[in-house]
Amino acid sequence: MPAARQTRHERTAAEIVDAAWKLAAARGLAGFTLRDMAADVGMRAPSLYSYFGSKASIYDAMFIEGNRALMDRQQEWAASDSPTLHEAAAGFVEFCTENPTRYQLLFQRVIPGWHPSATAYASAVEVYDSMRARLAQLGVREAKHLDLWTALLTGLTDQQISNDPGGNRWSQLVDDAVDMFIAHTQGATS
Amino acid sequence: MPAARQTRHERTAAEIVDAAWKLAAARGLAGFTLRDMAADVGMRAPSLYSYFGSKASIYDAMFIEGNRALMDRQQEWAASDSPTLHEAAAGFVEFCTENPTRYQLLFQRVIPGWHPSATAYASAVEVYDSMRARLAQLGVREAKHLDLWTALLTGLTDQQISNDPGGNRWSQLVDDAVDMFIAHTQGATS
DNA sequence: GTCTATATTTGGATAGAC
DNA sequence: GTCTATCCAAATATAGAC
Repeated sequence: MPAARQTRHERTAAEIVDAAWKLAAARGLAGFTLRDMAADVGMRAPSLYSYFGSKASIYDAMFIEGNRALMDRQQEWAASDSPTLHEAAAGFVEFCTENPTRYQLLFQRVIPGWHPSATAYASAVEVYDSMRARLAQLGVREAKHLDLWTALLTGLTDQQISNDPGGNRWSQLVDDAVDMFIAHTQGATS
Repeated sequence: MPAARQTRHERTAAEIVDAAWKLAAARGLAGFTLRDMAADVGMRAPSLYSYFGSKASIYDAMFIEGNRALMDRQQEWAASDSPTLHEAAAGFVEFCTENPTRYQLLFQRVIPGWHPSATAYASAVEVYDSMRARLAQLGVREAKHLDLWTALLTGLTDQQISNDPGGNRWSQLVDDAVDMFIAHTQGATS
């Protein structure tokens, strides 16, 4: 099997995961079935088992893909000429709010009975470590400040998604919130 | 039927709701069944239908009870000699983190297919209006500051519940976060 | 009001032919 | 690899006796 290009099998597996994302966005992460996914890719439910061993393993694939996307996004921000805390914050909140379903999968536990497998969870740890290193470069080094930072951004994100989906009532407050954060922490971190 | 005291029927209904809370805490809001609840109160599943028309209506009862508890708590804080923003914040985060299941029921939408009924939702609106009035008394009057306030508190709560359940890694930051908030908003609100 | 028995639906997963 | 057919389990809800 050539490693360089995607095999047919891998392409089909990716199609199934795409269908899962689409259905999750429409009906919620726990609101679709194997039959639904199969129908979306023109198959019957049992055929999915040629690609995934269980429904949980499909969630795993989505979880890994979501973390991969966040890692990619972070690297885009890092490539900016002079990355700032404001950009990092706006980027994170945008990443989360542009796909609330993905946010729920990555950061909340809303699927009854499902938890990411060990290998899937490792992808989340990788992302967090990368984010921590990046924040350190931008001057946020104290553990408490990092915790306050994550609380501030996830709080804005949660409110935005829960109470104004599709709008910008809370996401528009990101710059203001970062100003507040900087004013509060600069004496201790810079 | 005497209105003053609780009837036997009402007591049994309350027992069922208590069992639901207990099971939700142990297995998640969507992780228990009518059979489980019934067993917990020494009944069989069909008997619950003498008290509630559906499982959804039991969630409704829990939702209303949770909002009732939050309203009661707010009134306790208001009775303080000189209520402060710090006390309001600490009280809210404590209320949420002392019962993560209740927080999820009241503020997130984690039960597939369930939404609070119109009458249940009204209890949530009542609580929010009360909180808004109270915050106004404490000097938080601008809409944007109120939104920032809710984001800050729910962010700390979410992080605490999701990433350090039972601990105080984020809840200990409440005072610090309120200081930050006050420093940022006092020029505009006081 | 509570029970047993059962209807009904749903959905994950498997067997085996092709 | 995909299908049809089916299993199996779970869970809400209803019927009707007591």
